[in-house]
Amino acid sequence: MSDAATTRRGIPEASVARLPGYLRALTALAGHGVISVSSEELANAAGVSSTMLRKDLSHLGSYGVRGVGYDVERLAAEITAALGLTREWPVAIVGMGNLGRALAAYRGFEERGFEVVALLDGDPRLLGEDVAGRPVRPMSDLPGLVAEEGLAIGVIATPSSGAQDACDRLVAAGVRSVLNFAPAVLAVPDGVVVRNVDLSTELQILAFHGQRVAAAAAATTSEVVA
Amino acid sequence: MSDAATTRRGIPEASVARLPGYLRALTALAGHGVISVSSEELANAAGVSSTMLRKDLSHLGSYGVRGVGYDVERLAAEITAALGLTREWPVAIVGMGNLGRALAAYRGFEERGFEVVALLDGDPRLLGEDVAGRPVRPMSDLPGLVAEEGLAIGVIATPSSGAQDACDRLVAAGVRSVLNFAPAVLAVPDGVVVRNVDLSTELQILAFHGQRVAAAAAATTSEVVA
DNA sequence: AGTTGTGAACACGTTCACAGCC
DNA sequence: GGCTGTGAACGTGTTCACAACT
Repeated sequence: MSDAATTRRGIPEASVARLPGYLRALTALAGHGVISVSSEELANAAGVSSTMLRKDLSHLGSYGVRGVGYDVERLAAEITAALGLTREWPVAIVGMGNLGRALAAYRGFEERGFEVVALLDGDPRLLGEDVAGRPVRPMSDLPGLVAEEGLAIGVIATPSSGAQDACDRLVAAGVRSVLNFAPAVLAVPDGVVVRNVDLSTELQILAFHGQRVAAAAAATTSEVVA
Repeated sequence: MSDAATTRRGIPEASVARLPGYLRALTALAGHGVISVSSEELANAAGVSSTMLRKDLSHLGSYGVRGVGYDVERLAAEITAALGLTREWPVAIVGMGNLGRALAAYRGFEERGFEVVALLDGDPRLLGEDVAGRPVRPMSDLPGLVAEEGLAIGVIATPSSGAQDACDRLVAAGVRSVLNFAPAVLAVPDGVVVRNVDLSTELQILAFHGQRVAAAAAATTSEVVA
Protein backbone atom coordinates (compact mmCIF):
# COMPACT_ATOMS: atom_id res chain seq x y z
CA MET A 1 0.00 0.00 0.00
CA SER A 2 2.75 2.44 0.81
CA ASP A 3 4.24 1.50 -2.57
CA ALA A 4 1.07 2.40 -4.44
CA ALA A 5 0.60 5.51 -2.35
CA THR A 6 4.15 6.62 -3.02
CA THR A 7 3.77 5.96 -6.72
CA ARG A 8 0.52 7.84 -6.84
CA ARG A 9 1.86 10.77 -4.89
CA GLY A 10 4.76 10.93 -7.31
CA ILE A 11 2.82 11.51 -10.54
CA PRO A 12 4.13 14.78 -11.99
CA GLU A 13 1.54 17.47 -12.53
CA ALA A 14 2.22 17.55 -16.27
CA SER A 15 1.47 13.83 -16.51
CA VAL A 16 -1.74 14.15 -14.53
CA ALA A 17 -2.92 16.83 -16.96
CA ARG A 18 -2.51 14.39 -19.86
CA LEU A 19 -4.18 11.37 -18.26
CA PRO A 20 -7.72 12.53 -19.09
CA GLY A 21 -6.70 12.66 -22.77
CA TYR A 22 -5.42 9.10 -22.64
CA LEU A 23 -8.61 7.97 -20.93
CA ARG A 24 -10.71 9.64 -23.60
CA ALA A 25 -8.72 7.95 -26.36
CA LEU A 26 -8.96 4.57 -24.63
CA THR A 27 -12.71 4.93 -24.17
CA ALA A 28 -13.09 5.69 -27.88
CA LEU A 29 -10.97 2.65 -28.79
CA ALA A 30 -12.97 0.41 -26.46
CA GLY A 31 -16.14 1.71 -28.11
CA HIS A 32 -14.77 0.56 -31.46
CA GLY A 33 -14.13 -2.89 -30.04
CA VAL A 34 -10.34 -2.54 -29.91
CA ILE A 35 -8.82 -4.95 -27.35
CA SER A 36 -5.15 -4.06 -27.42
CA VAL A 37 -3.20 -0.96 -28.40
CA SER A 38 0.47 -0.01 -28.79
CA SER A 39 1.93 3.11 -27.23
CA GLU A 40 2.44 4.47 -30.75
CA GLU A 41 -1.24 4.09 -31.68
CA LEU A 42 -2.56 5.41 -28.39
CA ALA A 43 -0.13 8.33 -28.46
CA ASN A 44 -1.36 9.30 -31.92
CA ALA A 45 -4.96 9.17 -30.76
CA ALA A 46 -4.12 11.39 -27.79
CA GLY A 47 -1.90 13.80 -29.70
CA VAL A 48 1.39 13.18 -27.88
CA SER A 49 4.61 11.30 -28.60
CA SER A 50 4.78 7.61 -27.81
CA THR A 51 7.78 8.20 -25.55
CA MET A 52 5.90 10.71 -23.49
CA LEU A 53 2.90 8.41 -23.24
CA ARG A 54 5.06 5.55 -21.98
CA LYS A 55 6.84 7.80 -19.50
CA ASP A 56 3.49 9.07 -18.20
CA LEU A 57 2.10 5.55 -17.86
CA SER A 58 5.27 4.39 -16.11
CA HIS A 59 4.32 6.67 -13.21
CA LEU A 60 1.12 4.66 -12.70
CA GLY A 61 2.82 1.30 -12.77
CA SER A 62 3.74 -1.32 -15.36
CA TYR A 63 0.54 -2.27 -17.14
CA GLY A 64 1.81 -2.97 -20.65
CA VAL A 65 3.20 -6.15 -22.17
CA ARG A 66 6.52 -5.83 -23.99
CA GLY A 67 6.31 -6.79 -27.61
CA VAL A 68 2.51 -6.55 -27.49
CA GLY A 69 1.09 -3.32 -26.11
CA TYR A 70 -1.60 -2.38 -23.60
CA ASP A 71 -4.92 -4.02 -22.86
CA VAL A 72 -7.42 -1.25 -23.54
CA GLU A 73 -9.91 -2.07 -20.79
CA ARG A 74 -7.22 -2.68 -18.20
CA LEU A 75 -5.35 0.52 -18.92
CA ALA A 76 -8.58 2.54 -18.90
CA ALA A 77 -9.40 1.08 -15.49
CA GLU A 78 -5.94 1.90 -14.12
CA ILE A 79 -6.10 5.51 -15.31
CA THR A 80 -9.64 5.83 -13.99
CA ALA A 81 -8.39 4.66 -10.60
CA ALA A 82 -5.32 6.91 -10.68
CA LEU A 83 -7.49 9.96 -11.39
CA GLY A 84 -9.86 9.04 -8.58
CA LEU A 85 -12.81 8.52 -10.94
CA THR A 86 -14.02 5.28 -9.39
CA ARG A 87 -16.41 7.37 -7.34
CA GLU A 88 -18.85 10.08 -8.39
CA TRP A 89 -17.76 13.63 -7.67
CA PRO A 90 -20.53 16.03 -6.64
CA VAL A 91 -20.18 19.46 -8.29
CA ALA A 92 -21.91 22.78 -7.67
CA ILE A 93 -22.04 25.59 -10.21
CA VAL A 94 -22.01 29.12 -8.79
CA GLY A 95 -23.26 31.99 -10.93
CA MET A 96 -26.26 31.62 -13.21
CA GLY A 97 -25.38 34.05 -15.99
CA ASN A 98 -24.95 32.96 -19.60
CA LEU A 99 -21.96 30.78 -18.93
CA GLY A 100 -23.37 29.22 -15.76
CA ARG A 101 -26.57 28.32 -17.58
CA ALA A 102 -24.64 26.78 -20.47
CA LEU A 103 -22.59 24.73 -18.03
CA ALA A 104 -25.76 23.68 -16.19
CA ALA A 105 -27.23 22.46 -19.48
CA TYR A 106 -24.04 20.64 -20.50
CA ARG A 107 -24.61 16.90 -20.51
CA GLY A 108 -20.93 15.96 -20.45
CA PHE A 109 -20.57 16.09 -16.67
CA GLU A 110 -22.65 13.04 -15.89
CA GLU A 111 -21.02 11.03 -18.67
CA ARG A 112 -17.64 11.41 -17.04
CA GLY A 113 -18.50 10.74 -13.44
CA PHE A 114 -19.41 14.19 -12.18
CA GLU A 115 -22.80 14.94 -10.73
CA VAL A 116 -24.14 18.48 -10.65
CA VAL A 117 -25.83 18.55 -7.26
CA ALA A 118 -26.71 22.24 -7.14
CA LEU A 119 -26.92 25.50 -9.05
CA LEU A 120 -26.28 28.55 -6.90
CA ASP A 121 -26.45 32.31 -7.24
CA GLY A 122 -26.01 35.17 -4.82
CA ASP A 123 -28.74 37.22 -6.46
CA PRO A 124 -32.01 36.68 -4.52
CA ARG A 125 -34.04 37.55 -7.63
CA LEU A 126 -32.88 34.33 -9.33
CA LEU A 127 -33.68 32.05 -6.37
CA GLY A 128 -35.99 29.22 -7.24
CA GLU A 129 -35.84 29.93 -10.96
CA ASP A 130 -35.69 26.76 -13.03
CA VAL A 131 -32.43 26.25 -14.95
CA ALA A 132 -32.07 23.06 -16.97
CA GLY A 133 -34.58 21.35 -14.69
CA ARG A 134 -33.00 22.44 -11.40
CA PRO A 135 -33.89 25.29 -9.06
CA VAL A 136 -31.40 28.07 -8.40
CA ARG A 137 -30.41 27.92 -4.73
CA PRO A 138 -28.88 30.46 -2.34
CA MET A 139 -25.20 30.48 -1.35
CA SER A 140 -26.26 29.74 2.21
CA ASP A 141 -27.08 26.19 1.10
CA LEU A 142 -23.37 25.43 0.63
CA PRO A 143 -22.50 24.02 4.06
CA GLY A 144 -25.46 21.63 3.86
CA LEU A 145 -24.45 20.50 0.38
CA VAL A 146 -20.96 19.64 1.60
CA ALA A 147 -22.25 17.83 4.68
CA GLU A 148 -25.13 15.96 3.07
CA GLU A 149 -24.19 15.52 -0.59
CA GLY A 150 -20.43 15.36 -0.18
CA LEU A 151 -19.99 18.36 -2.46
CA ALA A 152 -16.30 18.43 -3.39
CA ILE A 153 -15.86 20.63 -6.47
CA GLY A 154 -17.10 24.17 -7.04
CA VAL A 155 -17.36 25.75 -10.48
CA ILE A 156 -17.26 29.55 -10.44
CA ALA A 157 -19.13 31.15 -13.34
CA THR A 158 -19.83 34.51 -11.75
CA PRO A 159 -18.69 37.89 -13.05
CA SER A 160 -15.12 38.59 -11.95
CA SER A 161 -16.34 41.04 -9.29
CA GLY A 162 -18.09 38.23 -7.43
CA ALA A 163 -15.55 35.49 -7.94
CA GLN A 164 -13.49 35.93 -4.77
CA ASP A 165 -16.60 36.05 -2.61
CA ALA A 166 -18.01 32.94 -4.28
CA CYS A 167 -14.67 31.20 -3.77
CA ASP A 168 -14.47 32.23 -0.10
CA ARG A 169 -17.92 30.79 0.55
CA LEU A 170 -17.09 27.54 -1.23
CA VAL A 171 -13.89 27.19 0.78
CA ALA A 172 -15.60 28.11 4.05
CA ALA A 173 -18.12 25.36 3.40
CA GLY A 174 -15.32 22.84 2.96
CA VAL A 175 -14.84 22.65 -0.80
CA ARG A 176 -11.19 22.00 -1.66
CA SER A 177 -11.28 22.04 -5.49
CA VAL A 178 -12.37 25.02 -7.56
CA LEU A 179 -12.71 25.49 -11.29
CA ASN A 180 -12.73 29.23 -11.97
CA PHE A 181 -14.12 30.66 -15.21
CA ALA A 182 -14.02 34.26 -13.99
CA PRO A 183 -11.11 36.40 -15.19
CA ALA A 184 -9.80 36.98 -11.68
CA VAL A 185 -6.96 35.76 -9.48
CA LEU A 186 -8.40 33.85 -6.54
CA ALA A 187 -6.68 33.80 -3.17
CA VAL A 188 -7.17 30.51 -1.33
CA PRO A 189 -5.62 28.86 1.72
CA ASP A 190 -3.15 25.99 1.41
CA GLY A 191 -4.75 22.72 0.48
CA VAL A 192 -7.30 24.25 -1.87
CA VAL A 193 -6.65 23.67 -5.58
CA VAL A 194 -7.83 26.24 -8.12
CA ARG A 195 -7.75 25.78 -11.86
CA ASN A 196 -8.48 28.74 -14.08
CA VAL A 197 -10.16 28.68 -17.46
CA ASP A 198 -10.22 32.07 -19.11
CA LEU A 199 -11.56 32.70 -22.56
CA SER A 200 -10.01 36.14 -22.99
CA THR A 201 -6.59 34.88 -21.95
CA GLU A 202 -6.77 32.10 -24.50
CA LEU A 203 -7.80 34.47 -27.27
CA GLN A 204 -5.01 36.87 -26.35
CA ILE A 205 -2.45 34.08 -26.56
CA LEU A 206 -3.82 33.21 -29.99
CA ALA A 207 -3.60 36.88 -30.98
CA PHE A 208 0.08 36.81 -30.06
CA HIS A 209 0.67 33.87 -32.37
CA GLY A 210 -1.49 35.37 -35.11
CA GLN A 211 0.55 38.54 -34.91
CA ARG A 212 3.75 36.52 -35.22
CA VAL A 213 2.66 35.04 -38.54
CA ALA A 214 1.46 38.48 -39.71
CA ALA A 215 4.85 39.97 -38.74
CA ALA A 216 6.73 37.14 -40.45
CA ALA A 217 4.69 37.65 -43.63
CA ALA A 218 5.38 41.40 -43.57
CA ALA A 219 9.12 40.77 -43.08
CA THR A 220 9.19 38.40 -46.04
CA THR A 221 7.39 40.95 -48.18
CA SER A 222 9.77 43.75 -47.28
CA GLU A 223 12.74 41.46 -47.98
CA VAL A 224 11.32 40.79 -51.40
CA VAL A 225 10.84 44.53 -51.90
CA ALA A 226 14.36 45.28 -50.63
CA MET B 1 12.51 47.26 -36.09
CA SER B 2 14.64 44.15 -36.36
CA ASP B 3 15.51 44.72 -32.71
CA ALA B 4 11.85 44.68 -31.65
CA ALA B 5 11.12 41.73 -33.91
CA THR B 6 14.00 39.72 -32.46
CA THR B 7 12.95 40.55 -28.94
CA ARG B 8 9.39 39.68 -29.72
CA ARG B 9 10.27 36.39 -31.34
CA GLY B 10 12.18 35.42 -28.23
CA ILE B 11 9.37 35.59 -25.69
CA PRO B 12 9.06 32.14 -24.09
CA GLU B 13 5.66 30.51 -24.40
CA ALA B 14 5.22 30.37 -20.64
CA SER B 15 5.74 34.13 -20.42
CA VAL B 16 3.28 34.82 -23.23
CA ALA B 17 0.66 32.82 -21.36
CA ARG B 18 1.06 35.12 -18.33
CA LEU B 19 1.02 38.45 -20.17
CA PRO B 20 -2.79 38.58 -20.40
CA GLY B 21 -2.93 38.30 -16.61
CA TYR B 22 -0.52 41.21 -16.19
CA LEU B 23 -2.54 43.25 -18.65
CA ARG B 24 -5.73 42.54 -16.75
CA ALA B 25 -4.13 43.58 -13.46
CA LEU B 26 -2.72 46.75 -15.01
CA THR B 27 -6.09 47.66 -16.51
CA ALA B 28 -7.71 47.25 -13.09
CA LEU B 29 -5.02 49.45 -11.48
CA ALA B 30 -5.43 52.12 -14.15
CA GLY B 31 -9.17 52.05 -13.50
CA HIS B 32 -8.47 52.81 -9.84
CA GLY B 33 -6.33 55.77 -10.87
CA VAL B 34 -3.00 54.16 -9.96
CA ILE B 35 -0.11 55.77 -11.88
CA SER B 36 2.87 53.69 -10.84
CA VAL B 37 3.31 50.17 -9.53
CA SER B 38 6.19 48.07 -8.22
CA SER B 39 6.86 44.56 -9.45
CA GLU B 40 5.89 43.28 -6.02
CA GLU B 41 2.46 44.92 -6.11
CA LEU B 42 1.72 43.96 -9.70
CA ALA B 43 2.89 40.41 -9.10
CA ASN B 44 0.50 40.09 -6.16
CA ALA B 45 -2.37 41.38 -8.26
CA ALA B 46 -1.55 38.86 -10.99
CA GLY B 47 -0.92 35.94 -8.67
CA VAL B 48 2.75 35.32 -9.49
CA SER B 49 6.10 36.00 -7.82
CA SER B 50 7.75 39.37 -8.36
CA THR B 51 10.87 37.68 -9.72
CA MET B 52 8.87 35.88 -12.36
CA LEU B 53 7.04 39.05 -13.28
CA ARG B 54 10.30 40.94 -13.77
CA LYS B 55 11.81 38.10 -15.77
CA ASP B 56 8.73 37.99 -18.00
CA LEU B 57 8.76 41.76 -18.52
CA SER B 58 12.49 41.68 -19.28
CA HIS B 59 11.64 39.73 -22.45
CA LEU B 60 9.59 42.67 -23.70
CA GLY B 61 12.25 45.28 -22.98
CA SER B 62 13.24 47.53 -20.14
CA TYR B 63 10.21 49.60 -19.24
CA GLY B 64 10.64 50.00 -15.49
CA VAL B 65 12.53 52.58 -13.47
CA ARG B 66 14.91 51.22 -10.82
CA GLY B 67 14.03 52.38 -7.35
CA VAL B 68 10.58 53.45 -8.54
CA GLY B 69 8.59 50.82 -10.44
CA TYR B 70 6.54 50.73 -13.63
CA ASP B 71 4.31 53.36 -15.18
CA VAL B 72 0.94 51.64 -15.33
CA GLU B 73 -0.25 53.13 -18.63
CA ARG B 74 3.08 52.67 -20.33
CA LEU B 75 3.47 49.06 -19.30
CA ALA B 76 -0.10 48.25 -20.31
CA ALA B 77 0.59 49.76 -23.73
CA GLU B 78 3.78 47.73 -24.13
CA ILE B 79 2.09 44.46 -23.22
CA THR B 80 -0.83 45.30 -25.48
CA ALA B 81 1.63 45.81 -28.34
CA ALA B 82 3.58 42.64 -27.53
CA LEU B 83 0.40 40.56 -27.60
CA GLY B 84 -0.65 42.10 -30.90
CA LEU B 85 -3.76 43.70 -29.42
CA THR B 86 -3.32 47.10 -31.07
CA ARG B 87 -5.64 45.85 -33.80
CA GLU B 88 -9.04 44.18 -33.59
CA TRP B 89 -9.08 40.44 -34.17
CA PRO B 90 -12.11 39.09 -36.02
CA VAL B 91 -13.43 35.85 -34.52
CA ALA B 92 -15.94 33.30 -35.76
CA ILE B 93 -17.73 30.82 -33.52
CA VAL B 94 -18.53 27.44 -35.03
CA GLY B 95 -21.24 25.29 -33.47
CA MET B 96 -24.42 26.76 -32.06
CA GLY B 97 -25.21 24.32 -29.27
CA ASN B 98 -25.44 25.36 -25.64
CA LEU B 99 -21.83 26.36 -25.36
CA GLY B 100 -21.69 28.14 -28.72
CA ARG B 101 -24.75 30.19 -27.79
CA ALA B 102 -23.28 31.11 -24.43
CA LEU B 103 -20.06 32.21 -26.11
CA ALA B 104 -22.05 34.19 -28.68
CA ALA B 105 -23.84 36.00 -25.86
CA TYR B 106 -20.63 36.65 -23.92
CA ARG B 107 -19.84 40.37 -23.87
CA GLY B 108 -16.21 39.98 -22.86
CA PHE B 109 -14.89 39.54 -26.40
CA GLU B 110 -15.52 43.08 -27.58
CA GLU B 111 -14.14 44.54 -24.35
CA ARG B 112 -10.78 42.95 -25.01
CA GLY B 113 -10.34 43.68 -28.67
CA PHE B 114 -11.99 40.70 -30.30
CA GLU B 115 -14.90 41.11 -32.67
CA VAL B 116 -17.29 38.24 -33.29
CA VAL B 117 -17.91 38.60 -37.02
CA ALA B 118 -19.92 35.42 -37.56
CA LEU B 119 -21.76 32.53 -35.94
CA LEU B 120 -21.64 29.34 -37.98
CA ASP B 121 -23.18 25.90 -37.90
CA GLY B 122 -23.11 22.95 -40.24
CA ASP B 123 -26.72 22.04 -39.52
CA PRO B 124 -28.95 23.59 -42.24
CA ARG B 125 -31.91 23.64 -39.85
CA LEU B 126 -30.24 26.32 -37.75
CA LEU B 127 -29.37 28.58 -40.68
CA GLY B 128 -30.72 32.08 -40.35
CA GLU B 129 -31.83 31.54 -36.77
CA ASP B 130 -31.16 34.56 -34.58
CA VAL B 131 -28.57 34.01 -31.80
CA ALA B 132 -27.70 36.99 -29.61
CA GLY B 133 -28.75 39.33 -32.41
CA ARG B 134 -26.82 37.62 -35.20
CA PRO B 135 -27.95 35.12 -37.84
CA VAL B 136 -26.49 31.62 -37.92
CA ARG B 137 -24.54 31.26 -41.16
CA PRO B 138 -23.39 28.22 -43.17
CA MET B 139 -19.84 26.89 -43.10
CA SER B 140 -19.54 27.78 -46.79
CA ASP B 141 -19.37 31.46 -45.77
CA LEU B 142 -15.90 30.91 -44.26
CA PRO B 143 -13.69 31.76 -47.26
CA GLY B 144 -15.59 35.00 -47.75
CA LEU B 145 -15.24 35.91 -44.06
CA VAL B 146 -11.49 35.44 -44.24
CA ALA B 147 -11.19 37.45 -47.46
CA GLU B 148 -13.58 40.27 -46.62
CA GLU B 149 -13.58 40.54 -42.81
CA GLY B 150 -10.02 39.37 -42.19
CA LEU B 151 -11.28 36.52 -40.02
CA ALA B 152 -8.24 35.24 -38.12
CA ILE B 153 -9.44 33.17 -35.17
CA GLY B 154 -11.92 30.30 -35.13
CA VAL B 155 -13.66 29.09 -31.97
CA ILE B 156 -14.87 25.48 -32.17
CA ALA B 157 -17.88 24.76 -29.97
CA THR B 158 -19.24 21.77 -31.87
CA PRO B 159 -19.73 18.28 -30.47
CA SER B 160 -16.47 16.34 -30.59
CA SER B 161 -17.67 14.32 -33.59
CA GLY B 162 -17.78 17.47 -35.72
CA ALA B 163 -14.69 19.20 -34.40
CA GLN B 164 -12.11 17.94 -36.90
CA ASP B 165 -14.36 18.77 -39.84
CA ALA B 166 -15.02 22.27 -38.47
CA CYS B 167 -11.28 22.70 -37.95
CA ASP B 168 -10.45 21.51 -41.47
CA ARG B 169 -12.88 24.00 -42.97
CA LEU B 170 -11.50 26.86 -40.87
CA VAL B 171 -7.95 25.98 -41.90
CA ALA B 172 -8.91 25.54 -45.57
CA ALA B 173 -10.43 29.02 -45.49
CA GLY B 174 -7.16 30.44 -44.18
CA VAL B 175 -7.69 30.65 -40.42
CA ARG B 176 -4.41 30.05 -38.56
CA SER B 177 -5.55 30.22 -34.92
CA VAL B 178 -8.12 27.91 -33.38
CA LEU B 179 -9.61 27.77 -29.90
CA ASN B 180 -11.09 24.31 -29.43
CA PHE B 181 -13.73 23.60 -26.78
CA ALA B 182 -14.55 20.12 -28.11
CA PRO B 183 -12.99 17.17 -26.26
CA ALA B 184 -11.06 16.02 -29.31
CA VAL B 185 -7.49 16.08 -30.58
CA LEU B 186 -7.32 18.22 -33.70
CA ALA B 187 -4.83 17.50 -36.48
CA VAL B 188 -3.65 20.67 -38.20
CA PRO B 189 -0.85 21.54 -40.63
CA ASP B 190 2.28 23.39 -39.51
CA GLY B 191 1.72 27.07 -38.89
CA VAL B 192 -1.74 26.61 -37.40
CA VAL B 193 -1.98 27.10 -33.65
CA VAL B 194 -4.62 25.23 -31.65
CA ARG B 195 -5.41 25.82 -28.02
CA ASN B 196 -7.69 23.40 -26.22
CA VAL B 197 -10.11 24.20 -23.44
CA ASP B 198 -11.81 21.14 -22.03
CA LEU B 199 -14.16 21.16 -19.13
CA SER B 200 -14.07 17.44 -18.45
CA THR B 201 -10.30 17.39 -18.46
CA GLU B 202 -10.19 20.20 -15.91
CA LEU B 203 -12.68 18.45 -13.65
CA GLN B 204 -10.76 15.20 -13.90
CA ILE B 205 -7.56 16.96 -12.87
CA LEU B 206 -9.43 18.41 -9.90
CA ALA B 207 -10.75 14.95 -9.07
CA PHE B 208 -7.16 13.70 -8.94
CA HIS B 209 -6.27 16.38 -6.41
CA GLY B 210 -9.47 15.84 -4.47
CA GLN B 211 -8.66 12.16 -4.24
CA ARG B 212 -5.18 13.00 -2.96
CA VAL B 213 -6.58 14.91 -0.01
CA ALA B 214 -9.12 12.14 0.62
CA ALA B 215 -6.32 9.55 0.54
CA ALA B 216 -4.14 11.65 2.84
CA ALA B 217 -7.01 12.01 5.32
CA ALA B 218 -7.61 8.24 5.25
CA ALA B 219 -3.90 7.55 5.80
CA THR B 220 -3.84 9.87 8.80
CA THR B 221 -6.91 8.18 10.24
CA SER B 222 -5.44 4.69 9.88
CA GLU B 223 -2.19 5.89 11.45
CA VAL B 224 -4.18 7.13 14.39
CA VAL B 225 -6.00 3.81 14.53
CA ALA B 226 -2.76 1.84 14.22
C1' DA C 1 17.39 53.33 0.25
C1' DG C 2 14.73 51.15 -2.91
C1' DT C 3 13.60 48.73 -6.97
C1' DT C 4 14.61 46.87 -11.51
C1' DG C 5 17.05 43.68 -14.63
C1' DT C 6 19.76 39.53 -15.17
C1' DG C 7 23.46 35.82 -14.99
C1' DA C 8 23.86 31.59 -12.47
C1' DA C 9 21.84 27.80 -10.03
C1' DC C 10 18.25 24.92 -9.69
C1' DA C 11 13.94 22.30 -10.71
C1' DC C 12 10.90 20.38 -13.83
C1' DG C 13 9.55 18.32 -18.17
C1' DT C 14 10.63 16.07 -22.58
C1' DT C 15 13.27 13.33 -25.69
C1' DC C 16 16.83 9.97 -26.70
C1' DA C 17 18.81 5.65 -26.69
C1' DC C 18 18.69 1.28 -25.37
C1' DA C 19 18.17 -2.54 -21.96
C1' DG C 20 14.65 -5.79 -20.71
C1' DC C 21 11.12 -8.75 -21.70
C1' DC C 22 7.53 -11.31 -24.36
C1' DG D 1 11.19 -9.02 -34.05
C1' DG D 2 8.72 -5.95 -31.65
C1' DC D 3 7.26 -3.13 -28.00
C1' DT D 4 7.55 -1.53 -23.22
C1' DG D 5 9.95 0.73 -19.43
C1' DT D 6 13.63 3.74 -17.98
C1' DG D 7 18.28 5.98 -16.97
C1' DA D 8 20.76 9.63 -19.06
C1' DA D 9 20.93 13.77 -21.84
C1' DC D 10 18.81 17.71 -23.04
C1' DG D 11 15.91 21.76 -22.96
C1' DT D 12 12.68 24.79 -20.86
C1' DG D 13 10.97 27.31 -16.99
C1' DT D 14 11.56 29.16 -12.24
C1' DT D 15 14.05 30.95 -8.42
C1' DC D 16 18.11 32.96 -6.27
C1' DA D 17 21.37 36.36 -5.50
C1' DC D 18 23.12 40.47 -6.61
C1' DA D 19 24.83 44.10 -9.74
C1' DA D 20 23.03 48.29 -11.90
C1' DC D 21 20.66 52.21 -11.62
C1' DT D 22 17.58 56.30 -9.90
